[in-house]
Amino acid sequence: MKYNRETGKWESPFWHPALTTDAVVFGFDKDSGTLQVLLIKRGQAKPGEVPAFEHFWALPGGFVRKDETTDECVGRELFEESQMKLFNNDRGIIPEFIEQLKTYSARGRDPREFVVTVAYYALVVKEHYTIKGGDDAAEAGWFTIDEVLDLNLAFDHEQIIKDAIDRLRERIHFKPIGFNLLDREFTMTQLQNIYIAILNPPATDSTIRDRRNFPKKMLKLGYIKPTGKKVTGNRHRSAVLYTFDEDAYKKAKKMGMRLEF
Amino acid sequence: MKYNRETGKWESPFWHPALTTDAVVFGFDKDSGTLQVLLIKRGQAKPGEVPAFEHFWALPGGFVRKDETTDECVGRELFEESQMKLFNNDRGIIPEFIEQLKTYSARGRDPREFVVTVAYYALVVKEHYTIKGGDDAAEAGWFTIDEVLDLNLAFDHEQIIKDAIDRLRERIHFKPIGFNLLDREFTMTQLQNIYIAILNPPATDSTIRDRRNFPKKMLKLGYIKPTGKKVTGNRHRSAVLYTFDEDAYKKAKKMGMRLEF
DNA sequence: TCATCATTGCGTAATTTTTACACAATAACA
DNA sequence: TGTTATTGTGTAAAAATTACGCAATGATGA
Repeated sequence: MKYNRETGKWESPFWHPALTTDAVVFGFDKDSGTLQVLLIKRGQAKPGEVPAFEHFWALPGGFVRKDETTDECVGRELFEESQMKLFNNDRGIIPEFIEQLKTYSARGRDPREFVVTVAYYALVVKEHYTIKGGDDAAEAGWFTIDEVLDLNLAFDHEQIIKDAIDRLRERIHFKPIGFNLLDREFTMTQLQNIYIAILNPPATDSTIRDRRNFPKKMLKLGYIKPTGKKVTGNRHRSAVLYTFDEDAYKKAKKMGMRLEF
Repeated sequence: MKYNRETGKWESPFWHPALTTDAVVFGFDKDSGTLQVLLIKRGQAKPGEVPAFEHFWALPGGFVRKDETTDECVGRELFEESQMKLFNNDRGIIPEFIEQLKTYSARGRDPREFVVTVAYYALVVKEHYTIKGGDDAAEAGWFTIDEVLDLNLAFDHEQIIKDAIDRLRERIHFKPIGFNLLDREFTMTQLQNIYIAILNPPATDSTIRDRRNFPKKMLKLGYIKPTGKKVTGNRHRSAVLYTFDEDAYKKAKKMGMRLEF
């Protein structure tokens, strides 16, 4: 596309679609043991703009800039949007893990014009961020999967979130991504709750749901190590803290070991 | 974007990227037991066009038309391109299975301008198509994975193919897609060779590589059934023909059964 | 006609993994 | 010092995987 200084518009002999990125940011709530998604409340259309899903909850995202890759775009949007509007931290969201999910291009998914969006899914340590309670009331929030389904989201964002959960479920079998939802040091119970929340195994499953079997399966993989430390302050026996040993993981992977959970 | 009848160009106040789709079409060669990819030889740039990878081998694909979804685009490109130029059939390629892979947007991936491509991967029954030996010499061809790596493909198509193989490897654990590379009726050995070609298990693995163990694992899943027919004409014992029972698969899936291979 | 060849079908013992359990050990608190 | 809530560990039974061997078949050609 070329910029026409006279008209102030971009021109092309061919039709090009508009391109955006959106991110499904997952966090994990230790207390309730639930997987949560970060949503942002859409603002009001400015004068002259066509309104679209005003005040609806939506995934964080935005338009791809000139010559910007989608990876850069989604990173920038998460950082800027969260830094400016949502969190008290000195920095925006920088996910521990982010990966492309799928590209959505159904006609009518944006009522304003034909917009293609490249969706990502990301995992963050929720505790690292605190949502701002600023003047605009709640502009952002964490919602459990169940809550999201009742919320009537903007665009096709509900479908995107469903797809992201499906992908997460498949991915966790091959890549140890669960750790990205926890602090560097974590207890076995926390890790187990993440696997339960993501995989949602039947109540009868006892390798994942049984507290006595889960650690065996987990430790056998060989890349999570006890730190020697313990959690203190609870009114019961202290849990051992573990950590994800990236080197051990890479080595095991290189050796062609079975790392499927 | 709006069309300007005076200039004959499309205009927009914002920059929009060009969008294409590309497809990694996998076929399976029964004789050699290898997974193959369909490639198309790029033509010469027309006068006035900027040349890009002329006469290089590339994935089939092309530009997304106005208001066309990427799913529609990739289907159209496969159908048109193969129907018009490549195959002797009365129809173009209509894959038994096609799914979105990933979207690529690295700067410089297309030397002409900034082009984002949505890549798909597809599985077809190779025997259903015969490549035309027309006047333009070989315009299309099937290449094994090893051959592809020596070929120096156009754009980032080599990376796309590598990613497609990785995805295939993960996907086959959760969805019985291997059948889409074979005729409706197939022998256990053919199916086994597909699993070997896709998963490439270590030589020591004996559940997948051993002819005596593989059928047990396969049949236990419950959705492949013997047809009662046999292959004839070979100079050895006839193999039983099996078929994929879609109903049984759906039922098993609905019941929440473990269908992971 | 019958041995040959190349492959297929099937069976089973040994080994490993998963499953389904129970009970003792802690840490804070009253 | 007992109570409470949770964590750490062990182990038999059941199930699945692994590692094999051998007989059956179907065309071929001596």
